[in-house]
Amino acid sequence: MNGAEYSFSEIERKWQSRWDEMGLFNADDSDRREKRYVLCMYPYPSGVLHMGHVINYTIGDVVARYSLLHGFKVLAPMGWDSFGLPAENAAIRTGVHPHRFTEDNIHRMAQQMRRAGWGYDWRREVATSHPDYYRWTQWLFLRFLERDLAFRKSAPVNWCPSCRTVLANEQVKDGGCERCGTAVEQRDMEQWFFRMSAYAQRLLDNHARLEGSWPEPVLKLQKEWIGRSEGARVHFMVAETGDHVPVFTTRPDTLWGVTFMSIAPQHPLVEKLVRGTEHEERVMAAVREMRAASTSEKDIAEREKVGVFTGFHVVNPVNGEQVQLWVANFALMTYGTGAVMAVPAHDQRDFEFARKYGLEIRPVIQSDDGMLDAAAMTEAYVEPGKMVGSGPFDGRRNLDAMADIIGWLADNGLGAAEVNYKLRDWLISRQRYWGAPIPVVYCEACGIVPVPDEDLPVVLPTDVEFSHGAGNPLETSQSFLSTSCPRCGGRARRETDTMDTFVDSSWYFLRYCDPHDEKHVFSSEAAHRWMPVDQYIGGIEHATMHLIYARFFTMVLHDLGLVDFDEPFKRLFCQGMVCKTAYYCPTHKYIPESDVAGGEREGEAIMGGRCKRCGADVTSEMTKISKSKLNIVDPDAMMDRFGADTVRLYMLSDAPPDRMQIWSENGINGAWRTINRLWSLAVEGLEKVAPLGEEPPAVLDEGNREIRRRTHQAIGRVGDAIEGGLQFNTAIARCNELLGLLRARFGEVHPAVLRETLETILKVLSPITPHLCEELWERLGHSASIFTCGWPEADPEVAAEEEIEIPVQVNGKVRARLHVSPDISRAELEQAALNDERVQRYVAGKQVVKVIVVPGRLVNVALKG
RNA sequence: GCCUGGAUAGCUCAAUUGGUUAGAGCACCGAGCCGAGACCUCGGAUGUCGCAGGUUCAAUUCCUGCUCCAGACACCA
Repeated sequence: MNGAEYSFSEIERKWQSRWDEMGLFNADDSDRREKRYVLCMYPYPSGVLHMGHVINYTIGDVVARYSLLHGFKVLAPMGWDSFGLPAENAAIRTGVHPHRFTEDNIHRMAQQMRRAGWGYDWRREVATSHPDYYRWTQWLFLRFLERDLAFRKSAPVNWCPSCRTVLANEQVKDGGCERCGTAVEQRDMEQWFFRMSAYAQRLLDNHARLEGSWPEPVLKLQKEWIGRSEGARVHFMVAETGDHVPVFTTRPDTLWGVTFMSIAPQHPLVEKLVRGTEHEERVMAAVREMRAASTSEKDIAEREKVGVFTGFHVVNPVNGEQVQLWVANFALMTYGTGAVMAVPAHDQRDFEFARKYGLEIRPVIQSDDGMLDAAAMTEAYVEPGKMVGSGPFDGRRNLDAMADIIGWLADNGLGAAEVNYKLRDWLISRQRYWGAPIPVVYCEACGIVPVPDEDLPVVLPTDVEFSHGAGNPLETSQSFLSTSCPRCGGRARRETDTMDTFVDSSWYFLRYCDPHDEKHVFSSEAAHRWMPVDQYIGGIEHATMHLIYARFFTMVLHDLGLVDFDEPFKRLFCQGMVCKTAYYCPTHKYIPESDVAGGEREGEAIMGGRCKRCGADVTSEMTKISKSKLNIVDPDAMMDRFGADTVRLYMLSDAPPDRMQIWSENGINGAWRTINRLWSLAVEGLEKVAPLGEEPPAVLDEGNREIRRRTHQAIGRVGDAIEGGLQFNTAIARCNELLGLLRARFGEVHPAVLRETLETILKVLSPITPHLCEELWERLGHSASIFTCGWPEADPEVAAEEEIEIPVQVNGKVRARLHVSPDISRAELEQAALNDERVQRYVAGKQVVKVIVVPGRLVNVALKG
């Protein structure tokens, strides 16, 4: 059977415009059916679709179409995270204004998206860089400000002296600016923050409601990020001056083992203490060096512990002892109180520090295996044990005593129970042009004054200069900078900081519900109608950024009375990375596969090849598709060659979608063949198929009964595969099996059975390969779109097996097979097995000890001897 | 270092609550088609279910230990 090749380009275009015309993906507010909100994380409009988008948005489209087939009204919107650095960098490089650069990219990417067959309600498209969007971002900022959830404070930040802007931690590479390479400095600057730390406990508590619906690793990452820890605040005091130095500790049981104290280089007390003393020069020099070091997480982790003795001492409140006060680079001003009691015997950090600087190590928790000897210890002892040298608590088990110790501290006015979180307040200030301006002005008389709601949006000015190293372009706009105070009318200066783009993306899913509202950020009715998102789909890299910010925003909006829920995303799915073999030559670094000569193909990789340019041995690795590894695959080129349906099918057919996907030439070819096999079988079937509406007859031969049986089984199994965790690969495998059976039985298939089977395959496959299935559906005589015709119903009677084979084991070895009805009783099955002559041959003359009967499965006869 | 996944055919993955002969796609081999090749169609072979113990009539599946791989976190007191 060799039909004409499937000509995807016309057919895909045809159906894309057909779906547009019929408004298949238009989400209707007045629709009374039950809703499904299917959302994919919107992209930054880079102008080029990459494979990560392809898998993400294909999964979303399949879920949306599957929901349509199940009769839901579906909201599947798309938009643009269109503020951000790349547009501004392009402006500096090429002189093209960020607005134009962004609009061009949006246009180009939207074209690519349509072409992939992803269905969206484009009437609801939003772009965060449009004034009618960022107006409401600013409006929300003002609500945060009113509630004291937005505030200014001084904070240490990464500062690039060449670009004259702050950088996010992820924009710092190896201690330098990712753009110009200049060494990044740490500076204290006044910045805007959102008070996210106030929501730490709630963010944590709500996890209980997300369990089971969110990937477990995401919840775990968030939990670690929030980092709740329980302990006590303990009041230390500087011996020489009487200054109070509270500390936070999770180990009050080790208070009697404190031998020194570490304090953060940024701690204000340091300067206060040493000023004008003999220690000032020495201490402040060391402090300046510590402060100048990079604040990037990675650098901090790898940095050696260093410190300097301040010359001062603190009094340990539990025993009145005086211990040395040290400035240490690992003490963080942003956690706890900025000061740490040091217990080298029972904390690894303190242990290393004490060994380096020759400070005392004093064990106060004894292991059950014997006494700890401070001089012989090679690492801190952190296991539980018995308290010693600990005043009133001597002899107690440390873990059991913990609560009593905290109670004792409180009773004696030495401290109190305290809970701390790692989660910080969210720094939202950026000294950048291409972001939503923070809507406040600085008045010479009134100070910080919010821009009134009716004056929003604060629009980005156009009279700005973009040049490298000039800092924030907004500061070059006189029209923007100088304004009048809304309160007193006097001279005022506008805030030139813009908001982190994560602010924009913390509420975009709400704007989709009511995208054109000019009076409100969104109407409560619209939010109530569509929210929360039923299925959210995106990369796991957003686990602790976007997904925490969006949850925080939703909670605040709930508290403001704008929405009646406080979790935005009911179910979350994180797709896997798309990977491909990359090749590495010692002289030329990463090289494209086309530059690998010789070698042998082993699986996906060419092993033992040489570099075409220099002849050196080439190594290979399987890694995420990226420009820098020269292993990219261009989705557009693939769609040119194979069409959207083939690319979609391939992306979903190989591995479960939350795992790594491997891109290979063979794989995409295989998907293309599958598409063509289905096409040619269906086209051939058109000549034979029963007329529209004809049901299979009641009486059929065994061959046709089996086809029907497998068809009706496939409906359930495909549905289960998709509902039970978006296992598209197994759904596709079920379809392949059915297709294989139909092909093998094509000669004797009854025309009505053929119609039923073909239509079923098309239906269940249509979310994955929509164009192909629509076309064949139409050719089978249907006038309505396949997506409006409902999911097929499986008839349990047709799907039921008529006869099953039961193996009979004698002492664990299969000796016979019985063909029986699936609903045979246990006793009947046992009798049938024992009566079987082949079984009797083995049983003859021996004693039957036990007969294990598993209905529907097997019979095992255990013999003695 | 810690946590979470994973280890099944040459490759990527499946396999109801433990139960028959462990299945798909790709790759491979053979045949058909063809002037030949490619495409296509049909057919075929292939498994110490990571290792070692344990529980059981029965373990790829459950339990324990170990090995290897991947990813995330990593001075938070």
